[in-house]
Amino acid sequence: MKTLRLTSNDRAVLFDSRFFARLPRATAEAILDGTIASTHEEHDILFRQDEPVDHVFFVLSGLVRLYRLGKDGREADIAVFPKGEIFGENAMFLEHRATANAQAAEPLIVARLESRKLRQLAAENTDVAQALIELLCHHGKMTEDCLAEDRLLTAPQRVASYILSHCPDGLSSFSFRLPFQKNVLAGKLGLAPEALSRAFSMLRQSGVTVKGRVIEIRDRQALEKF
Amino acid sequence: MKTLRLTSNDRAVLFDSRFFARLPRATAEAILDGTIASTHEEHDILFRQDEPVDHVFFVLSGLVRLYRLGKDGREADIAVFPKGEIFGENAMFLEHRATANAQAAEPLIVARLESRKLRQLAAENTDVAQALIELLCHHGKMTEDCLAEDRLLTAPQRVASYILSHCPDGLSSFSFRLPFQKNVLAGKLGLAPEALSRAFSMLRQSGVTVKGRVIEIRDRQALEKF
DNA sequence: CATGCGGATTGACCCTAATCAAATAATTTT
DNA sequence: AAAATTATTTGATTAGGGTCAATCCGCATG
Repeated sequence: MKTLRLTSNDRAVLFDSRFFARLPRATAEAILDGTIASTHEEHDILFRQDEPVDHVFFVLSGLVRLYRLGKDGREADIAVFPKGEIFGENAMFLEHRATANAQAAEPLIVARLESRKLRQLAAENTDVAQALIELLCHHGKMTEDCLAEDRLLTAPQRVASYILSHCPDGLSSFSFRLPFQKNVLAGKLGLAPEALSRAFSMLRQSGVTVKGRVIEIRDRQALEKF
Repeated sequence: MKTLRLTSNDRAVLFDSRFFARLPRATAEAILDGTIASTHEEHDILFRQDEPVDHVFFVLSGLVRLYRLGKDGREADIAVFPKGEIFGENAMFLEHRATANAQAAEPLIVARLESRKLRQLAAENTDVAQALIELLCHHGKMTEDCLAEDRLLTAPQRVASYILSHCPDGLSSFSFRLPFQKNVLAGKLGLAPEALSRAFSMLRQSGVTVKGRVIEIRDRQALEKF
């Protein structure tokens, strides 16, 4: 891990993000004051479950995987955060202890916001508090979605749902590139890689073609009723 | 459904709850101003997924089940709220749309806080915002726990974990009464009732005795390593 | 172009939990 | 207390995925 100063491009990315965009520029600046960035290799651990964390993280580039460990060492993914997303914010209000492990799923650069300062600002400034509230809501809903999908959908259905979530409304046929390795996608969907693979091949019969990272959909309808 | 005025006992319960306890009395009063209570029979629906909700709910007595519906009509429980807990708060920040269905799992009385007013108060008052933040964090962590357990633990392990969560530290043997029907517990743990039953009988060999709603543990150690 | 590596796929097998059906409790009603 | 419901348990069967092993593919490397 190397630490860096924020570049002006980094700042632009930050200010554009959902979290900062809603804040007055001065407030955003105040939060970022003292913030540094750090780079990590794939597989590096940013923090571990139950250990103290002193930052809230913003993904400047790369990908982070949040997961919990089972007694037997198995890993359960809680969430995956691409560029532009914030994570680790809940530790701020839980004695600064992480609720999960965070690992770079690709070469990674994150901005590290000082969590004590941010917490303090949230306690003084309703704009900041508001932004945090919406962030927490958003994350909460994501986990809820995840839990519901796990409990309601089979593997092919979860994959279909994931694909559809990338399909702009109205199009019946389109294609896109997976934003990360199938490996990671499998984890995010709560599947073993093999199961993801099989799910894809199951979906072939509904007009889904997979070539490397590129997914092509011929028939949206078919996918929806899967 | 009948609507009632809050009794003074209701107010006491409210003020004692985690959410209100941290607020200055005047602030709490302000939130409660205009709040009414409503009673519901078992199985009544309080609100449905994706429909508008204008309240945040506080359970005064009884039990609420939050769940999502699958396309096939199957239900996936997201959470269960006993007396003293708040739910429905995330809709406030998601266009006032519920993310799940809420159903009375027993005869129920809830206090209905006006969500627009509460949201407004949160926007003006950092104490209120703070209380909401902690509530959201807490709920977020619960769903996260749930997701992780689903993905990491087998049915008997989830049941063991549930039992242990009711066992005061240090005791090696104790007993308690399930706070709701096995039915509901099964849903909460993401299991079919049959699976819960089988899990219990599996745990018998680790010193767990089940008599009606009463669970007795003979050997905490054994449970922990299950 | 051959080589090697890691990710992805496929096959075989197994285990967990869902489902369906039936038998037993437990509760509530009468 | 008998009858009628409503929970819960148990048994049998099955579907869905996990795991392990082998193979394949894509891509970087020499």
